[in-house]
Amino acid sequence: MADGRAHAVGGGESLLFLTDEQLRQGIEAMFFAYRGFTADPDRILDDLAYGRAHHRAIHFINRAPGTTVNNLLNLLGVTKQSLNRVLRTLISDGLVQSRIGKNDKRERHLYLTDKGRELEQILSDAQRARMRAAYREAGPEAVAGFRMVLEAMMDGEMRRSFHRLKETAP
Amino acid sequence: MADGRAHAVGGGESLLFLTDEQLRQGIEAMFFAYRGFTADPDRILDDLAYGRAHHRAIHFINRAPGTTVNNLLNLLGVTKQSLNRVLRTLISDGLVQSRIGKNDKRERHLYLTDKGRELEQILSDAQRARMRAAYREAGPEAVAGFRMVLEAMMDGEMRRSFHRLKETAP
DNA sequence: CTTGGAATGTCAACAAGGCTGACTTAAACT
DNA sequence: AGTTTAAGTCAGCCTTGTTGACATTCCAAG
Repeated sequence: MADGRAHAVGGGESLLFLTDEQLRQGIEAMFFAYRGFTADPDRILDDLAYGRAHHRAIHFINRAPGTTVNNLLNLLGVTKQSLNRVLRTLISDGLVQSRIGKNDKRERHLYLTDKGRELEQILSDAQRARMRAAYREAGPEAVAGFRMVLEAMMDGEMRRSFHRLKETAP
Repeated sequence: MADGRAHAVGGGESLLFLTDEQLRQGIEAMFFAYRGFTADPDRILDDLAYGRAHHRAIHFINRAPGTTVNNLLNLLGVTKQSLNRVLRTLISDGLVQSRIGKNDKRERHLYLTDKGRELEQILSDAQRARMRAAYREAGPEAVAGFRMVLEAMMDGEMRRSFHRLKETAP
């Protein structure tokens, strides 16, 4: 918890004394927490013969309906071949619909079907439940700090994606 | 389950309104941040024909020298067969040494060699640098909150491992 | 003491999901 | 008309997860 060994110095601005040991604990916390973060959806996906890759695709299609394949590629940070494998199964299983672009007919716009939205709901309910529990346990100020550190940890490119997503669905 | 309504947080002056949208942003932040978190070590490992699994093994062997394979298994949360493959290459490359247990000869105790410690240093330097930068940018209070939320997100089992590690190397 | 079961570690084989490279198709741009 | 771009496909590779089968070692009950 909050013994954090991060000391404010002086009245105004503060210095952070960051020993290697403290940073290492942050690293380990990140590792263990991410395991928890993915554990619940993973269990659900296992029973459906889907994997984490399917979850991520479903998540972002739901988040940005009508997104193009290229756009999704950038969000996920994988190759199109990798994404395509996943997308193909989702489309043929009737969870995702791919529509040819109106303006630019080369593009494919991706949407969840009702069935896809149903699975998305189940997965994100599970993940949100854990998130909510963690947020409640830690309290509102901790949550603000959590978000700040996470954002500072992203690469610039991802940070921009992150904000773009926030704006599209406020 | 999740109706995404407001939840009161006990003891404080403030209420935590956790809409599904806010939770979803937390989820996405976690996803993007984890990518950043692993990006630097991944680049280094690529050049050495190692992967993230090798990094994790090296990290925890460094952290808990003399740990047994079984112990490491629990920390990493993979099967012994999976770990063994990684361990075999690390041993044959001379980064890790495996000593037969004195009391129980079934056990193998694991140690980094000088060469292993050298790589560990390079990897954790890179990862700590990003962590340090993020901590600096976010500030000490944010860091305390970050740690609290991460810990609350872990499964109980991992939380215990996390604390056990903290105690062994304070 | 012996023997059977539990713990520990190893080997083999398979699957998911990353990757690269080469190529096609269709549409858009110049 | 020729080039570029978006998307998709096929083939093949690598890492890292999984099970199953098996060897070794220890320990405790008979």
